[in-house]
Amino acid sequence: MSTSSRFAVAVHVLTLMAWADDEPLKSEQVAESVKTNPVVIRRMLCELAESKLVVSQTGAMGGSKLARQPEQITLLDIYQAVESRGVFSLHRHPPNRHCPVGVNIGTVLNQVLDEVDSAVERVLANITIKDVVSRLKPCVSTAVSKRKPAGKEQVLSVRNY
Amino acid sequence: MSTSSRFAVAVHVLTLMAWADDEPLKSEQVAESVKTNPVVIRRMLCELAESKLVVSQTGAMGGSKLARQPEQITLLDIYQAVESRGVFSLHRHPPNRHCPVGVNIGTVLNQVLDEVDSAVERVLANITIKDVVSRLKPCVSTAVSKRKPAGKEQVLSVRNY
DNA sequence: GGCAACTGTAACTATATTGGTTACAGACGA
DNA sequence: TCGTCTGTAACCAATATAGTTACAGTTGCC
Repeated sequence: MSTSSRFAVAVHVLTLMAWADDEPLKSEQVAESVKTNPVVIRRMLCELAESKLVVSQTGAMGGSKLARQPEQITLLDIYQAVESRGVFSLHRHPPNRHCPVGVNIGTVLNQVLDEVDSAVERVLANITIKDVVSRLKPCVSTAVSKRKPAGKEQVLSVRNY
Repeated sequence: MSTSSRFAVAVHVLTLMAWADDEPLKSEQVAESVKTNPVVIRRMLCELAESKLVVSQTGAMGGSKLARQPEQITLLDIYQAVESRGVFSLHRHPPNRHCPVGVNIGTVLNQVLDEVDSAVERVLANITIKDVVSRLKPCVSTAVSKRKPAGKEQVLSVRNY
């Protein structure tokens, strides 16, 4: 499964723009929230712009903002914009064609993986950026009290920080 | 999403064993079908054995076979045995805690990604190794006619070979 | 007992993908 | 025309998986 955080970052970026409410954000501002390099953000913004999810303006006073209303952008749109492959991959090299299992396991696996992809897409299609912003708001008011004491900033790769 | 073929290979391996019908397979035989190194297979077999999906026998005339009937092994069992993480990851480094979006986007994303994982698991839980073998059989009879002419063996990473 | 055929596992290398960084051309507002 | 942005190329670093060699330990068989 996923070894990349591209989807998570893309959702973060579009959520920021929805939060900013039509005011264009500079890649540097976004990078500051995501805590990464502005170029990483600009690369991603290019992909999102190709998929018509954001619009960018070059030059002084430029920046990027949503191309549509937050309720018209689903997580599926974002997923398709930044993740090129399905959730699982087949074998790196095709298996043995002279083995009855090897020669056709790919066909069967493709069917299965398509079912998986469809299930993922059905979930993502039902969540919009507006929903994400809505779910975010209740958290914000209690953010300070919930925040952990202090401690060094651990780098935890998977699913909890 | 997935950049690894571990799940695909694991399904392939267990399907071979179901096909072999309780006769222990040597790691070399399996490797020949998957077209990889026997050690890669043995490593995976250890993980599958830890999850009680296969049993292995050391020594001469040894090998591995299914620990249960093919209809009692689901693709979810396999997925959980060989893939340690969910289908998507969060940010590699936690976002900016001083940003109202950054501080809580992780919480919201975790909810979303849990929904995605559940959807994937529901699909995988409903497919057994026996199902895979069943789906494989109709292919095998027509395998020769379907096979592509000849051509060099391309290395195609994603979802079609 | 001793040999040959296996698995289990460590150690290392190769390869691929993603993320981070620097650099710079081009667009644009003031 | 100048300063501030985006777009993009080129490169390096970090990480994960796959592939390889090597070898200890187990087991069946003679």
